[in-house]
Amino acid sequence: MSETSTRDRILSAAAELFARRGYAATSIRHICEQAGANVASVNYYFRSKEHLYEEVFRMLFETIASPLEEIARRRIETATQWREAIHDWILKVLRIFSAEDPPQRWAAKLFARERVAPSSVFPIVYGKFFHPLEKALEDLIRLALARRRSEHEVRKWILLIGGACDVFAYHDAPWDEVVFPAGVEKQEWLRQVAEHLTGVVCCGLPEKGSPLDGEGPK
Amino acid sequence: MSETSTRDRILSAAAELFARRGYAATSIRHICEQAGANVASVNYYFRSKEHLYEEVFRMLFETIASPLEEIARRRIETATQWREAIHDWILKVLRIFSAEDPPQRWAAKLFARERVAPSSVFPIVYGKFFHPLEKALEDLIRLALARRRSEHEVRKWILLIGGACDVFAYHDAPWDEVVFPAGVEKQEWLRQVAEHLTGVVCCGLPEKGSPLDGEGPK
DNA sequence: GTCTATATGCTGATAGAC
DNA sequence: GTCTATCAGCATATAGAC
Repeated sequence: MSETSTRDRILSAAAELFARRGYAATSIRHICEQAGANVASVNYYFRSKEHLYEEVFRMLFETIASPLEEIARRRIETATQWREAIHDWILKVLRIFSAEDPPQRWAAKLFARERVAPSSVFPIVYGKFFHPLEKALEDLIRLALARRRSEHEVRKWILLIGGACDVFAYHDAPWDEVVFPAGVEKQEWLRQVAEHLTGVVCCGLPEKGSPLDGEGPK
Repeated sequence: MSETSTRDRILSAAAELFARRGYAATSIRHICEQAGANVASVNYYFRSKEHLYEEVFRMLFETIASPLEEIARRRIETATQWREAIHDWILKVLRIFSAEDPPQRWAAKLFARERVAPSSVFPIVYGKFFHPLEKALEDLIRLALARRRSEHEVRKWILLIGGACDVFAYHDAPWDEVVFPAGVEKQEWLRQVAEHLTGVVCCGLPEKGSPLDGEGPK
């Protein structure tokens, strides 16, 4: 019935198991069992377990940062546009981190794993995912800071905003109660958190003397 | 020369290796080698690898939350006292997370690992460390919110403040550059970040109508 | 308490039949 | 491409000498 190739089924099973159990605790045998493939096929298609791991990351992180690209391309000339851009950045990142469906869910989980235990795939995670996200935020922050502010000021805001979003990458049970309170629908909660965080950031930004200062809509 | 017992040396070596490489990737043989003990001694003293893992957590997290207890006991009656308490909470948490010396460094790392891949020791990590920290922050937040605010408002502030601090738990290379900019001494940077975060929080808190409202020093 | 020797099982990887 | 059979190595854990 299924028309997916053996290679793709292995890739998919590996993504799930590496995400759920980690690299060391996941065996080739287990992956092949779940993929309905022979134990020898991993080495046939991917040469080794480590190469398979890298391929999983290449696949998952290839396009994951694309929702952020649109924000990075926007023309932002007023404080109102800036607020909207920051809000969108936050909400989109929250949605990536707390995705429930594969493959986004596996990507979020694997990102979290690489965050605490970086491995050979760090360059992929950083280059395809973390850096584009951070760069988009950095550009926004710079736009809202007074013209002669130091790089350190930029970084403080990145740590604040990025950090508050990062929490949602650790949303699996039994930590889920920390992140998602009972009695609120999940997407609605993400919207509320994004709105709250945006509001707090906009108490301090844009600053007086920033490129956006005094250019608000009349 | 060293007078430490075999048991303690195993515990210490295990803490380091579990923190650096994770549970699955760390072998009993490796632990014993580093501890200068016989391979059979782990099972003699701890019955199994998993029991050893639990003992490591019991040891490391027994007293780690104690710097926060003092804050939880303070009498806070003015907005100024509240600001100072929030600032202290943030700075103390930042220092725990970014500790360089063992055993705090191992505890921070193991906490981060349990955050993305919770295991049988979750109750220890949560009960001895995470919950006390969160409870102290929660009490502070509640003090600064208007009297009839919902639990959800409390949670949004916890996610914001706690999240921004969490980032510092992932400070190992190659992620260190994300967290610590070049050209600033580390402790000085932590102070700056704590000050910045406190300032941002105090734009919104304490709220009008909170228990602290209108009770500032004259 | 500390050691050696060993039991038992699983790991990643490969050779070679089909 | 897919399979079985098998390799060498390392894992946890234990039995029993000292």
